Amino acid sequence: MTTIGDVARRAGVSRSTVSYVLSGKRTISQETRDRIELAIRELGFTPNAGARALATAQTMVLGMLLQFHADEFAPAMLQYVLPVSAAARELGYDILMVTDPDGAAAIRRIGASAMVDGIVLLDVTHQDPRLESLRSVSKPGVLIGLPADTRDIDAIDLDFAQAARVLVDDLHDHGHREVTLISPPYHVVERGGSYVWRFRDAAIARADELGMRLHPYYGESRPPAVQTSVHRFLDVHPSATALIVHNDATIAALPAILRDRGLSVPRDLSVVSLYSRDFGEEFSLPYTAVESAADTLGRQAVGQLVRRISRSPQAGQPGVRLVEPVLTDRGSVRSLSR
Amino acid sequence: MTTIGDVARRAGVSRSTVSYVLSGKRTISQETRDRIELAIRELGFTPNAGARALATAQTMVLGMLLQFHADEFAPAMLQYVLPVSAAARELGYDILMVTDPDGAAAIRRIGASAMVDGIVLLDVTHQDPRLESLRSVSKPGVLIGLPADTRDIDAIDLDFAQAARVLVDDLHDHGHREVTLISPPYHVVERGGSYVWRFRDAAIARADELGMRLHPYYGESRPPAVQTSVHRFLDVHPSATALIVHNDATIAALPAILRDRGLSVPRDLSVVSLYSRDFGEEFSLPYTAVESAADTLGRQAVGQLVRRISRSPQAGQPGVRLVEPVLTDRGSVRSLSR
DNA sequence: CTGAAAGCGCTTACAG
DNA sequence: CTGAAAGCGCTTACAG
Repeated sequence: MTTIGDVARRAGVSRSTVSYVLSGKRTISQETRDRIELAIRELGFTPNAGARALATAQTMVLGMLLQFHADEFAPAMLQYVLPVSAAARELGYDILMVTDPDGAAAIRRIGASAMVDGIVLLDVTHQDPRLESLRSVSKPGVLIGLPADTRDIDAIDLDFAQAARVLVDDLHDHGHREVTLISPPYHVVERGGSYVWRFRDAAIARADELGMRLHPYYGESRPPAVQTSVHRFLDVHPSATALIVHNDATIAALPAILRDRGLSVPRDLSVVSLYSRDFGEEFSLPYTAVESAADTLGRQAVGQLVRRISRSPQAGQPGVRLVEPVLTDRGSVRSLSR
Repeated sequence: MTTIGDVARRAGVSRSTVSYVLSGKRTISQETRDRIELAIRELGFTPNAGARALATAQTMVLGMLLQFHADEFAPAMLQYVLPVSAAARELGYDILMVTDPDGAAAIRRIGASAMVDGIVLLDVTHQDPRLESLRSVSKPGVLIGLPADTRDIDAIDLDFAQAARVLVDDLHDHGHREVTLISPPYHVVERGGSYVWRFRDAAIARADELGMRLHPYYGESRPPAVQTSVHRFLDVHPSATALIVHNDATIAALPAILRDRGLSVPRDLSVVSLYSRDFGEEFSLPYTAVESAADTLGRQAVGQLVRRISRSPQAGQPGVRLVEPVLTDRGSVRSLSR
């Protein structure tokens, strides 16, 4: 392995001068700089990351904590991974990906051993045991998702309540007065996925305000239960004119289900949904939807974390940032004449 | 941050003694050990990973290089991520996840700066530009997937040719003499996904040996093209009695497609496939299949890499290991009386 | 504009 | 059974 000393010797300068050429923190004469840069190229020198980390107390690595829930539609998680990683690289950071079943212990481990400069927590739940761990370790962190206790931490998430209102309003504007809501499976609620009830409660409240009838259900996450459940919801409420689908497995299966029933959208049934843009493209979903942008959330989370790490004044006070939902109209809502 | 010096002072010993308690490389008197362990607990000491890496020239981190192909069914990639990460942790390693678009440059970066002890390459293509980069960097590597040039490197993959033979044989044994094969989309071939033609060529050759007619096609990866293509294949060969599906998007959509056509499996059509166990479970696929075990491949890859890193004699000569496919019979093949 | 030296927090031969 | 010291490869105040 070639070190900064090898480069210095070859260029006939001191190690510190080489270091300053690398960092640009000092003005170096053009001539000296040229010699050093040549030596670096000839020797193929790259600074040792561990040594640099030790000297600067900065690793330029971010920890990313994933949790895999067997019951979850797998791509959901993946949507954040790439944006987080890409955003980190653009800011000069690498990603240490941690999938330990015990996330709280993992945070202590990578935090206390100074393997990372900051930590991104994905898929945060209402009572997330990783939070206490994050607070105990003296490393900045950022959450994607909303826990119960957000004191003194940066968290970012889609505004699911607002998303629900946007969709209910859209249906109401088009004259719909009786609709069915399909939420994620109930066990997602049980393990603390707050986005489920944030969306659901807001939808119920808004429908109530507007004098609409709304039938709320928890859906399923796998075939064939997904199919069965949708058929049941449709059978039970033949007079509902629209479906609000907040359930990836359901919305992906919906085109086939409706075809089976001979239903055409929006002629026979209106459909609005909430899903991520990537997901909609993957399954070519033709529905009016609030699109959650995992890439926006991921990028913003990393941006905030890096500001926090560098103690940038732009980081502001730690707190929750809810991203405004955006409705994309794909014509899947029929205007009802009354 | 508390250091080994703090612990030493508190326990009234030298830093080296603390270090030896940590590593267990020296016999320490019970009494001294107790004092030190108490001090470690009281101070909440965890060794600084960077300092340790510098002193030992070992980071205990493995690089994992992912490539995201926009055209690929996303979960395919994810299946390896978790097993690789889990296997690494069991062996004491963390995972640096690298998703840079330019994988070759990323390998040079993390290799030359000694951020990792070894590198796992996922989704290796026939002419993978990352290979040269891996060879140039003096770090052990392991490939998941099979490139054209496998000199002096460890690679592991499913034996796709054998998988094809197993499936063709199974159909032949049941009396099938005319079958249709649906491979992944052609652009996967174009970007060097050798598993496509390893499976396809072997299927064609075996069918030929056995005197079967086999109609080979490249399928699609997204709806609605997936649906359209399958309908076409079925229309064109009404006398084919079985389908061999080597295409995730197709097999996931197949139950709905066959229902649309009023075809029942295996009464009207026999179906065999190749997919990963996870994938089959996710979509509750009811087909006889060769199951690729991403977790086995991932774990074996990491195991081999770590043996290579530690220069274990058990690592053997660098080379290719093909994992034997396993057929799981789910009764989707009809026995044809002749 | 440049260099010599201290220091980051560990590990491990060398001594006793 | 334990300690003092060198060394890993950087960065950066301190000097000139």
